[in-house]
Amino acid sequence: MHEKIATIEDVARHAGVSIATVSRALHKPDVVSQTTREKVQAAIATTGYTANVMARNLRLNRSGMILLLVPDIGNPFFSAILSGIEQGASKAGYNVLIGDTQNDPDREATYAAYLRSNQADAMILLNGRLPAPLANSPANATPPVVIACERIPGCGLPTVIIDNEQAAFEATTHLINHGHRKIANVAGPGNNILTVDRTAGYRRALSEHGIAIDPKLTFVGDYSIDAGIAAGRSLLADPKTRPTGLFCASDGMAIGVIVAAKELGLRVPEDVSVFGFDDIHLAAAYDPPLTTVRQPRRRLGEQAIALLLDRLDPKTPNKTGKTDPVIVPTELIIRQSTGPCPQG
Amino acid sequence: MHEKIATIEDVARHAGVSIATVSRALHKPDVVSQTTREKVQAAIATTGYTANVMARNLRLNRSGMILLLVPDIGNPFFSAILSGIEQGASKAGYNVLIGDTQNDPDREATYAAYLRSNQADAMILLNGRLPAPLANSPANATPPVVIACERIPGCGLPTVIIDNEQAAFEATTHLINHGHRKIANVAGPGNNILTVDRTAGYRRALSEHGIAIDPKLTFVGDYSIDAGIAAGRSLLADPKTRPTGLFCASDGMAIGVIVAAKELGLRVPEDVSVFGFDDIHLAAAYDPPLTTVRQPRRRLGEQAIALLLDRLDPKTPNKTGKTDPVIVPTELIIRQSTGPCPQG
DNA sequence: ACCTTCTCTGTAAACGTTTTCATTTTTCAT
DNA sequence: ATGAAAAATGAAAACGTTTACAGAGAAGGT
Repeated sequence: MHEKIATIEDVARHAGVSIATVSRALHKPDVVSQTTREKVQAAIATTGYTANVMARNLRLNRSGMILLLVPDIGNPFFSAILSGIEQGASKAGYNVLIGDTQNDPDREATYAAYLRSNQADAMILLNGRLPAPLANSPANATPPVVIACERIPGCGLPTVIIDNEQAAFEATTHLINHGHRKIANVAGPGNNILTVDRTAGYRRALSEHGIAIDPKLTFVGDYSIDAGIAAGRSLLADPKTRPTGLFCASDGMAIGVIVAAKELGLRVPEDVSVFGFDDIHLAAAYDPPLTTVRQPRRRLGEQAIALLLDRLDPKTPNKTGKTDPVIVPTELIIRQSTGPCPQG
Repeated sequence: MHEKIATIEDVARHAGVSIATVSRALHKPDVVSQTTREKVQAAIATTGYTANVMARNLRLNRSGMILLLVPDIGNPFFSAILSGIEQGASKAGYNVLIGDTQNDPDREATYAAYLRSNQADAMILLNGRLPAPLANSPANATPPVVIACERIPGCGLPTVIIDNEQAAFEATTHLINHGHRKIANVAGPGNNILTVDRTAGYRRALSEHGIAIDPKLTFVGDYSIDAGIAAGRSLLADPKTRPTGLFCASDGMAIGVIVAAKELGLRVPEDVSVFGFDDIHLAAAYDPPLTTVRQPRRRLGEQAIALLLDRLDPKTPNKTGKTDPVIVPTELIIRQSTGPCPQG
């Protein structure tokens, strides 16, 4: 028994005009006369008309949706990015549809099909992998897709990232400048492009200062606190081989390392220095406050949506030309989890 | 120069049948003969056809979208809830459209209009306020909306919440049972229903143990770390009036309180006990690990979407009958930020 | 052989818009 | 007053589906 919803035809009848006129009164008001415009307004008011977006979109062959593919929407890391995207999209009259892929290629493919089936006008990828249907598409076709966070080498799509290599380089260099020589790398999963880039930066810093790379000082984690705890226990247990500084690929792992260090009776930063990555919300309130690399996550989202809207805008048809990735700057946030290398 | 996308008509032509048959082959395969079904399948394969969801939805008068109204999608608190909702919705063939209202009534109203304009089939409200168009709707009409997290008294809509009063009662009682008598309430914003309920539970615990309520021991914050720091500085500075236990309405504020306590040279829990609320991801890794009330956030989302899907399911037309709110259970997580009341 | 029933398929209407094109009305210079 | 140009409007097609209805064969019982 749903109350019947008013259509454009009802409005037309009330106003005593044709539906074409109603449509025009709404979308090109300047082309319809003052008086009829008012009649239409009145009719809309009395009928409580709201345009059926579905019909409108069918006619216009658009959806007004931007599909956001995220590996895990439950991960708070993405919420700030999401927020930046949502705001920009909403300002431009787009809605954001979230696709939680859970790293499942099937789900990625399903969502990517939304582009073809007109359920979405464009897509933003946060998950570091090209969905199968996209990867197979002809090379010259450039779908309205932008990549954020995790670059996809060689895909030629617009991308916005931070310079992971450089950030890792700077963080590691900071430790070196404070006298540390035995510096561990608490890394992310090995197949991850972030890991590749950050580890490269870590190594470059060591190399440039003539420090040999000790493979035993690398721990492969998964960004989680638990991984950090495991890393700390494994790397810090033996006083003989113990590093004095640890560069961690996430604040979560850095916190885990600190937990493990405290377990072992080590003080941070007096005995070991711990460098994080991300600058999560709680980093400043941790004990000790975390030295870390700030990722401007909201900014990342804003840039991604800006890039996409630019590609979507018919007025700027620079759809060709592989653009260089947009790099949003990171910042070293020096707090109290790092300090000078202890003597001896 | 977008490659033309195949429509159902192309498929029909390739298969040498009518479009009606193609449609039937897809949606009621049993009513079409074996041979033609295979022809259609083949035609779909060669054309690469994907149904235009927009057209389909227009015809069926549905959108397949569930609108999720969130006050701030950038707040990680919501990400786990969101994840639960997304999963349930996706399993039932719905998509989730997020509406970040930023607590702006205009934006709320705009999004709520999506229901009328067929852009969304249903809505989940996490923002504790009924959008204006809904509030004004006739009482008998029950739109497909469910409330989660923050109940809206008297709105009669299906709701899923935790029992904030009881949880606060239990937390406060825990402090009392450990000998604390001067217990502060670090509360949320005053107009918030969560604050009302939690403060009620806090007061009931004190009353039931014959402890007078000291208005000076209440601090009104906004759930943030900074508010917690301010609360700690204000409540803990004076040794004469200092409470020995603090019940905080969020883990963020609890952490802030601990930061302030450490500033003042106080030890947690030896000098002051701090009770949090939420059990955020980092609570266990904080120093000291946070005693807190665990909110099953993902569960909250799952229940909300389940409730909604039930209302949406035509097979269960129990749309009438104001149901009682679904209460998902909380759990006291006792860690090390609370302890016995210090002597003296 | 014929009627009935059943299975399968096609025709066409409908969903609610936007927009092209043609037509009507108005304006305004002559 | 007349005609031309300009402004405003309406009729109808189109967007890509689903589905009610009807029609065509095929099967089967008499």
